[in-house]
Amino acid sequence: MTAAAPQTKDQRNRLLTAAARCFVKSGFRGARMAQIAAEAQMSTGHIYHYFDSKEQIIAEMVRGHIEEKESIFGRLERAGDQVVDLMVDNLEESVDSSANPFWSALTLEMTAEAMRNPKIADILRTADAEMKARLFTCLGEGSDQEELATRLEIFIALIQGIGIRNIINPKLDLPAVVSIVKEVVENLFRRSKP
Amino acid sequence: MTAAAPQTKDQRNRLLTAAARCFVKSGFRGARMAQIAAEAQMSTGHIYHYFDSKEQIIAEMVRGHIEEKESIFGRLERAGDQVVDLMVDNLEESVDSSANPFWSALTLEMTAEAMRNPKIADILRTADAEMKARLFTCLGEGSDQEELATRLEIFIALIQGIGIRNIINPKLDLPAVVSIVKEVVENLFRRSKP
Amino acid sequence: MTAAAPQTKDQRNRLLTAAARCFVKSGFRGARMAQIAAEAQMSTGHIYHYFDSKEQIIAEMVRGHIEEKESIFGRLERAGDQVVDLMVDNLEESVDSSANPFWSALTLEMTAEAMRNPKIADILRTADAEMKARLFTCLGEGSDQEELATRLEIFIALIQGIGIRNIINPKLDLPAVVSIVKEVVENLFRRSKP
Amino acid sequence: MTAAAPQTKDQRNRLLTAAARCFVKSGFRGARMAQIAAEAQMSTGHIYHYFDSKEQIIAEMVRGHIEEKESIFGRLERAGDQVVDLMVDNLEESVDSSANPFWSALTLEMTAEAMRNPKIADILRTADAEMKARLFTCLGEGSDQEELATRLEIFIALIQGIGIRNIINPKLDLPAVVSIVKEVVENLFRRSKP
DNA sequence: CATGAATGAGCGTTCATTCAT
DNA sequence: AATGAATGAACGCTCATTCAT
Repeated sequence: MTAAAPQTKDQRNRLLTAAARCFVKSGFRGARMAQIAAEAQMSTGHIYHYFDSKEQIIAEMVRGHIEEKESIFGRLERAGDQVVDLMVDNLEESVDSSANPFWSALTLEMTAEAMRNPKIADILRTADAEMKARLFTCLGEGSDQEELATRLEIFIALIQGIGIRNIINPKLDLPAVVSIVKEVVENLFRRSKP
Repeated sequence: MTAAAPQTKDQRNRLLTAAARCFVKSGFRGARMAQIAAEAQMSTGHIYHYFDSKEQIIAEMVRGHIEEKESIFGRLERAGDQVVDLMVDNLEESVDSSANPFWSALTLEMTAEAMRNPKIADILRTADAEMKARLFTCLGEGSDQEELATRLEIFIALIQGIGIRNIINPKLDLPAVVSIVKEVVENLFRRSKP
Repeated sequence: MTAAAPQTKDQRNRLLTAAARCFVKSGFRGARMAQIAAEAQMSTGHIYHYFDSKEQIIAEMVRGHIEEKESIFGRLERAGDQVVDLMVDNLEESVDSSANPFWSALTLEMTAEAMRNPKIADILRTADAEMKARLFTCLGEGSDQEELATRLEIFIALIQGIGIRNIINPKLDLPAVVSIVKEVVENLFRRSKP
Repeated sequence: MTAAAPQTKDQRNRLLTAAARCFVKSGFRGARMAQIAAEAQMSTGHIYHYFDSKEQIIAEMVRGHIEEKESIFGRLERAGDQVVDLMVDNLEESVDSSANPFWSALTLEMTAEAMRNPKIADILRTADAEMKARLFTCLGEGSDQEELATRLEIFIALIQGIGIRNIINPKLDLPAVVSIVKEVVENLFRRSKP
């Protein structure tokens, strides 16, 4: 029985993955349910056994997407006072991931959707607030948390901004970008070392 | 006479402004012609006396939007060897403008649309390439233009990224952001001073 | 004053001629008021000083068109007992005129419109009945008017049918057609001559 | 099983039949998709599961209509040297069919549409050329094919012309027409009998 | 008399969603 | 669980008609 009937969770994930591909190709509004169904090799109507509406698919996909990002913050959380080193060491990966058209397109869609869809805005903001709260608990006593928060915002802005630049200018020389960004990050966070 | 017959150009601008408001509210795809017409206090059909299609409105609005940005690059162009000073001095204005939800939302829409609409992508990329070409002609002899280009990309990425962050986290402390970004920009461009 | 202000009748005729050209190009339904106005070198709105509606233009154009045809019947009427000779002699002209794409197209439009627009059907049928009535008063006493009517119907059907054939097969060899049609007409009407 | 799932082909035919009725009532341009849908007892949107566009419906209906006509030519083709006899024998049927307001209206619409829609013109002309080509291969050795072609054109023109006359003058006495047309056809084709 | 900007109902078409099977 | 035929509201766009000038 377990083998015969596909697991609800598997099907949902298959759908979510298919939807992400369609959203990148056509945007949240532009992606058609039929297109998502075809991508997931499923009939259109059957989607509604797993999701109530297109909006729910969007919401869950957004949630899933930021959970992945959360894992990056999780690693930072566990790095203790070597947070900065970890950030610098991971920069290549961070920039590459952010510049991956797939992820940057999704981030773009999500943010744009958040501007007009309060549900999506909530998901994004809640996740964002939680991530920062967690960083605050583990980050340096003795340092100005307000300022640290701002510096982190700038760091995130930079990484996401590079993803967007890469869409407009796909010739962007990523390795060159990474080496300069390392410099920036050092200057951003490594202020008080003797 | 001037009051009697509405000028074609005025009407087009009225429409473009109304469209921009609707695009920010609902996105390029989500904004309805009827909504734009209502916002411009005009009948739906009458829009088509001024524009051939919704797509043309989007394209012209995008063009107009980047022309405004071009003026910033124009100022840098005219700054001669004080480019960096000008950039730092203007940072407050740049960040505020980029963080204005209206403009950052439009930038977001434009970039997202460029991902799926080759016409919009063309407009964006052509303008982008031209702006950078102009900077290259006026910027530092004796400096590595390739690296300068990369540093500029990072600068633009940062400014745009802050705009996006401001959407997700509207509580962003912009003055604090500006003071730290000034530091980053100094470090990005003021390398060779003795 | 008479010279300064264009005569209403002239304007109407200009409009009617322009409309006919548009109707041939695009059909009654397909022709746009703006197209007719442009063809008549007049503003769209000004049409409504001369005609109440598009339908009225169609109706008057149909009326004018069949009045021209009526003149052919008029000539037959005046031909006395040489009707058949006149018909045969005029065949070349009749066929050429009927095969003129301009006129055959208009006839087509008119008949098609008559199928769904009772007003047009009335105009067509009234004119038709009148023409036949006039022929009856001048045509052969001593001949079976019922049968003559049928033969005339067949004659008209043939001439109009050739016009339509010429649309579908524009390579139609009209001179060859004329010579055979002469034969047919002789056989249709010249039965009882000794 | 057969009753449960409606066959695509059945639905298409249902739609085509409904469309034909609407086209006769309102013309190709005048018929509304909603009207066709109602006539086929189907929702508007569902039409688009079977046809890509209104134009495709028109094209397929035209094709189907001339295929039926082709069958008449097929019978003539198989009649060998008794073509003329068959034509005369079938005249009653031919005239009745041509005078059927439904078919003559469709023919009218088709021809009118061919004047402005190249696709429809192509369908009509291709079918026409093919039918004549087939007749040429089976018709009289020893006869002048050029002239025969012209006589056939005249025959077709006459039959179609009668259909149109019947629209303008529905009181047409068809039996009387048939008997005279028989005479015409005999004279048209039965020239060389000893 | 003349203009053309302005209107808005209505068109062909699309697509998220439902439901009989 | 799974299908895909079916729905119908809503979209972008058109165009006959009106009206201020």
